[in-house]
Amino acid sequence: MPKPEVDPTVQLELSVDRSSPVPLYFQLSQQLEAAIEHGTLTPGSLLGNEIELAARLGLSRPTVRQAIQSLVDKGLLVRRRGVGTQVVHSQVKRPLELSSLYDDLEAAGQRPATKVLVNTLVPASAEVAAALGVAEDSDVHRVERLRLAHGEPMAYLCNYLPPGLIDLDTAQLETTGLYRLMRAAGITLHSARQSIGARAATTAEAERLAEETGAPLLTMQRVTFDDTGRAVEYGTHTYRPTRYSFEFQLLVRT
Amino acid sequence: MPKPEVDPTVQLELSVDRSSPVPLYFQLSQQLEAAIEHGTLTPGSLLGNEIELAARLGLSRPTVRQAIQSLVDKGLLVRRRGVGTQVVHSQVKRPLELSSLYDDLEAAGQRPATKVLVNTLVPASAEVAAALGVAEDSDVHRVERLRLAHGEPMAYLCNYLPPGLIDLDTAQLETTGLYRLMRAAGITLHSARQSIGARAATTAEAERLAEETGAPLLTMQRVTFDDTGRAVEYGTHTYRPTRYSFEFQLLVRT
DNA sequence: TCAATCGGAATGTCCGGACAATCTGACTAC
DNA sequence: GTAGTCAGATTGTCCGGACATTCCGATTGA
Repeated sequence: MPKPEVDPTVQLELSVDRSSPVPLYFQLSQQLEAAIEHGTLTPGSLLGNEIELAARLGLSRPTVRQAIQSLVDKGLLVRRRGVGTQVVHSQVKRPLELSSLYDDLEAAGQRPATKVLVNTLVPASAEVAAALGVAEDSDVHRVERLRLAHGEPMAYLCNYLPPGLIDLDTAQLETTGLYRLMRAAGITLHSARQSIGARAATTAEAERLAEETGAPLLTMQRVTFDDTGRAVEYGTHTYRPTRYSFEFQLLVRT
Repeated sequence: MPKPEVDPTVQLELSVDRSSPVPLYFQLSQQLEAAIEHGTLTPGSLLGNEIELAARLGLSRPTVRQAIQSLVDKGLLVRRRGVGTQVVHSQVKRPLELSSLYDDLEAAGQRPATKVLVNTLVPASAEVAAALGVAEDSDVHRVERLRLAHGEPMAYLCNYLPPGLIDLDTAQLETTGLYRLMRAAGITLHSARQSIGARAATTAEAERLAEETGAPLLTMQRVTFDDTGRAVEYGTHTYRPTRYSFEFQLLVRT
């Protein structure tokens, strides 16, 4: 009779470099993540107990635990008391992050193109002022862009940024995404408040996206904050739903 | 001349109960979270250094750090080396969680109602079988519901569940949400893969939601997994975009 | 044969300490 | 007056250990 399916404990070759400035727990978690991604650690397989793993690597248990915990937080591992730590069964991709449309498209091999329609300073409307936390009628950047994939319009992006944060160069905006520019300017993105909805296209909207008036559009509004809690960007986007939808993985907060 | 704004270090009354079975770090993090929610800890205020906080509470520094870290993970606090830990400036609500439409509506005071249209066993289509990881044509639960708020239809929900997991009682489905039933049945929800889009309503869809044919609809598809990685639910939902939109807060993963 | 009990194994919590990295502000030198 | 330097403060990383809690399987008893 065949033995019942038992998730095997996997022996990996792991190693850490103590002379590296990269934290030890981070080195370990990256190697484990790579092994999961690569398939060396198969879903359901046990990781082996923490104490022995620590001894094998010459690390302390807290350090090993910190590495494992970071992967648990990402949803790649599950720990169970008395049982052990195992790789999650399901096809977990990535938890939802603050994604950039440009990067998403590029990763999907869609070769995105951007057409900057407007790049100017305007007085903040009440709505924009409230979102960015600046005074009404004070100057803010306004950027309107059309994002295309395979030459077809895909999304219309209208963004507002507080002044003084970043130098918005039209040429740069056409070759990369806004988030990448902000990160390059030393802004640490931290969180965002989003709202996703749908509505019928107005005539102006339809024209921009090569749709018909009244066609359904996917809409997204977002305020992005940096690590000090300042609002650094407010955007109103409309997407062609036949060309784009939001896909992401959620984790239950525990 | 007025003094420049300086974020004050706040002195809170904190205490822990060592006889409680609740972990010490959790007691502390809950008190801190409550203080933030309540406004005692104002945005931008410093928390005071960890060492002194630990001494004041009679705890060790790792325990205090664990409490603070859990709030950092939730996006409520920000730590900066050499500076300290401070409350995030922005109006952080809650990071996106695996939300239940029913609970969301109830929390918003909308008094949701549910009408169960279908509650039966059907053979799994290829699409459903793939999503749930079961054999094609094997039996799965199919539940169709209409969710109303203030007597108006708001969303049409079609869900599939693998058999044997839960007893689906129509009366219970009309008085509470599916997720709450699953949790009550001992299922630990862990993660979900979602896709949000939009499309024009077909005649049948329009009729169900009291809209016109061709009206824009917001759509959501979701596969939910429990903590072992099993798929426990697959759903296809359509929402009236004039009545509902998805709102959530994202954190950048670091 | 089946159910209750026990013990091993693994993670969960907590401690106290040590040193490194980084930021801020004050001091010093030009 | 301005720029560079230094010291203090604070979090980041890491160690080694201790005991509690929970799960699962094996032994024991009916």
